[in-house]
Order: sequence, then structure tokens, then C-alpha cells
Amino acid sequence: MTEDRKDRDASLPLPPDVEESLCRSGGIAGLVEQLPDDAALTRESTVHRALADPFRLKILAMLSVQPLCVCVIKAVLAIADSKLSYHLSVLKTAGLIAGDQQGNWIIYRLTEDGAMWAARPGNGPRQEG
Amino acid sequence: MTEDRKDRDASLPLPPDVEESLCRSGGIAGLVEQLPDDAALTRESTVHRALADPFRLKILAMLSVQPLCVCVIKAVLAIADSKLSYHLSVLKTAGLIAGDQQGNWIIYRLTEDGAMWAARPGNGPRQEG
DNA sequence: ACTGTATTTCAAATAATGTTGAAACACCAT
DNA sequence: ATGGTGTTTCAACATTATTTGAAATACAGT
Repeated sequence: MTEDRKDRDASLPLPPDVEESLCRSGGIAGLVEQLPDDAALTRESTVHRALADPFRLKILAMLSVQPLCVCVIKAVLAIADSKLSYHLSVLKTAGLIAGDQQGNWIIYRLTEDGAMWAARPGNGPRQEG
Repeated sequence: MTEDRKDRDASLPLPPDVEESLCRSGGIAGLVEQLPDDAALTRESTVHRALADPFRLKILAMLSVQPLCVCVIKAVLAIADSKLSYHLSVLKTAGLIAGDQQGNWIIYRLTEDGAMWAARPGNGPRQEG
């Protein structure tokens, strides 16, 4: 399929170390083949963006303990309703949490994805090292 | 130390399910104790922010194969020099990559942290399922 | 229907991040 | 020193994310 794997490096001058190991990787074409496709990268960057905020990480950590209604989360975070709602919507849109209505309340819980991202090195209770 | 663990939930009305399991978690105070501290959350959100971009994830994936000079990364990403430099600086600032000068080139590689974050579910080569 | 509580939505203001092209810097070879 | 190549920095601009307070929605009890 790819006709000229190694030839493509020939077009640009490289430091010796890189040239050698790149050659072993199958040249630039070989390197590219080992990368995730763009859709996967976009999907993953979306999750990271959703996790790129301390409030949201804290929400995830809380839900990691147990499902909670908004009012408890609000009591812990001590932020305005609308602000909390915004952060919840970011997490929900990213597919990390889901809310189930129960009477007057909405109880949020981790989704399968959310649980996967919450259970991660550096996410243990309290400081890590 | 914490004098009134369970009393604090008494102040706010909760859905029965949440109230019960929250009680088992030691009330709101008990829940809070299980959360990472703010410094840890901030630190982690910083890493996620650095990973919240497809270009940067692709760079990380590339360096996960082998160390590379900027010109090779540029050839794969096909973006302007200054743009690439910006994204490299974000990753470098987050402590995920480091650059070693070698003659005219700068060769970037994953740091220990970078390798840890690059080796992650959903980061395998090509689509995941 | 009406009230009260829990939560979300909206639009406007602010802040943070990403992009661009030009200029600067660092290094090697001459 | 000069010139060429690889890479970064800068400032202006464009885009996107976050915060805020007010208004809206949804539900339960009366």
C-alpha cells in the first residue's frame, strides 16, 4: 500500500540518533501507522478537557465514593448552583456521569467511562507521595 | 477530631437512597475525608488540560514510539512551526516531555510522567474497539 | 391551581487558550 | 564574521471556556 516507506525520511535531514531509530520504526510512514487515528485522538482529548478542572475532578472523586444529589455536591464544593450545574453538564456531556431523577432530586453517578477515568494513578484518597 | 460527622447531613433534606449510603460513608465529613486534597486536584487538572488537545495527544503518541526532533513531528502533524512550538511548550510545561539539544536539532522525548500518561487505556495504536 | 424546593438554562461579562506571521535565537558550516 | 537551517518567542487576533445573576423548569405537597 505505502510505496516508499523509507524514502520519505530521505527528504529531510535528521540527527543521526533519530534517523537510525526512525529507520527501525519503518520511517515516518511506519511511525504514523502506530498512531491512534484522528477520531480516537479527538475523542480522548474531549475527555481530558472535561477532566481539566479541579471542581470537576472533585465531583468525579465524590461520585467515585457513591452516587450523590446535586445539593450534597454543592455543600462540599461550596459554589453557586449555576456554576455547579455548568460543571456537571460538562462531565455529563463528556459521558463521565449520568443523572437519575428521584423525586425532587437528581442523583448523579459515574458512568462506566467515568468510573474508568476516576480509578487512576494519582487519584487515590489524599496526597499521593 | 471531627466532632459532628452525621449531624451535618441532618441540616439538608436528602433523597432516602443518598441519605442512607452517605450515612455509611460517615456523612459529608466522612465523604470529604476520602477526597484528594486541593493541591492534588489542581496538579492533576493541569495534566489533563495539557492532554486536552488532539495535536498534543498525537505528539505524545509519537514520542511514545521513540524520541523525535521537531522537524519529524512537524512533518507528521503538518502544522506551522510556531503552532507546533506552542503545543510542545504546553507539554513541556506540564512536565510530560523534555527536549535535549543535539547539534542543530532539539530531540524531544517523554518524561517519566509523560510515559505514564501515554500508556493508558484508549491510547493503543489505531482504533480501540 | 399554588407554594416551596431542587436544579437547569440563558445571556452578558470575563478569562483563558489557540492561531498566525514576523522577528529573534541557537547552532553548525563556511 | 556570514549565511543557512532548525526552533522558539512575540504580539495581535480569534476562539473557546468559565463565571455570574436572573429567570425558567420540574417536581412534591398542599
